[in-house]
Amino acid sequence: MNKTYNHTTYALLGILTTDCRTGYEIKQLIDQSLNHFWKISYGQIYPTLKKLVADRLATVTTTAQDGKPDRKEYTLTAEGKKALQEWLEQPLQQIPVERNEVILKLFFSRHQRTEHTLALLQDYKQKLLERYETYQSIEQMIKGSHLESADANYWLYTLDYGKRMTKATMEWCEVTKGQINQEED
Amino acid sequence: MNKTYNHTTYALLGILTTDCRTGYEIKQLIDQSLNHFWKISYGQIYPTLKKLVADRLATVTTTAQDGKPDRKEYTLTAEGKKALQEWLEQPLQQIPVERNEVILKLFFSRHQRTEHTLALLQDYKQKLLERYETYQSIEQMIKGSHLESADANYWLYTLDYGKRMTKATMEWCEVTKGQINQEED
DNA sequence: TCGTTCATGTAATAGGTTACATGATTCG
DNA sequence: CGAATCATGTAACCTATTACATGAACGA
Repeated sequence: MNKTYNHTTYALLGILTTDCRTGYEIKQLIDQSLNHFWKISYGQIYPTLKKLVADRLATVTTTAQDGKPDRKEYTLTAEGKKALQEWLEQPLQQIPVERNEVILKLFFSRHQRTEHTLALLQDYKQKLLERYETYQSIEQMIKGSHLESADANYWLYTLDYGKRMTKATMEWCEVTKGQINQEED
Repeated sequence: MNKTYNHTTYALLGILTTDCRTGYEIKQLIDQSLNHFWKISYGQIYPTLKKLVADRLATVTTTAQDGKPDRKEYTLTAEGKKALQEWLEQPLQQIPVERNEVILKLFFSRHQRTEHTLALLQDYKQKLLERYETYQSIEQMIKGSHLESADANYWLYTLDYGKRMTKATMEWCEVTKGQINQEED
């Protein structure tokens, strides 16, 4: 009998268990704390929040504010919490394919000058390094100031995932550059 | 003045440099050789091939076959090759966010029984292991029989990427399970 | 006979981004 | 004085999946 929803809906249900209450706050949390494995745009957030209310998974409280638009605070209902629970309990059906533009380019790089391919990999590695450093500073922030938060450990696990993926990809870039150089001889 | 296209279009341009000529063959190549970093459905392939011809990036040759539908072979034009080249030369604008459902669930797993979270990670690790073994057998096949192909080295680099990502993720699963177990005490 | 392979394609739907509109406040 | 932050939302568009339709040949 229970409807199933898309990932975006479950992401919002999950975020509403933290102290984010409005569409704006949700967007901020995602951009700051989930950006290494999730993203979402306002064009999805606001319609999805409306739908949560229509399906009784959440309730809204509208507060008038002068100057600003009404502030709409969303709160999970028991039904909403249950829907989240059920989704959390379901194992992954299948590992989704992550589309990777760099790998796609590399796949066709026989038709490319070697130096261009090397530059592609070098540039990718550089961007990954910046990302890695961002993760490390976020980690320090959480470890420093957020230890009181009940979510903190889980946040750190996901951050660790981001760091490991980034690091493994950088290593692959380096190894592959080496192999391409050898080929050239 | 040059149009830009979406990734799917460039993927098709790239594949047309191999000896895949029809929509059907393209789909097969993707499912067999690019499935660790790319996928595509017929619903995209056929309309995109049409568009390639409309934009003069490719030409079609239609061969009547009795019983079967006409076989349509696509060939890149000089313009098509140029478009592919230009895309290959462009560095990545920004690392895209890969949405990962398991990580999303873990992020909210404070609201979940510990054993369920452990089961989620265990199940994920198991699926990753199967994938890893698939990659290894593909690698053996390429190393054994496809060494004559000029593309083979590049295929192996992308496979190596898939293997490294899979392995790093399995390691992360194991480490995280250990940390969650420690927390429980 | 039934499932798979070959081989094309479309229509409906879902999922997601971007650009736009509005408008006050606060900080440099 | 201009940019950023707070705060909402919609419409147009792009991207992608799924289900469907057609139909012959071939092997188990």
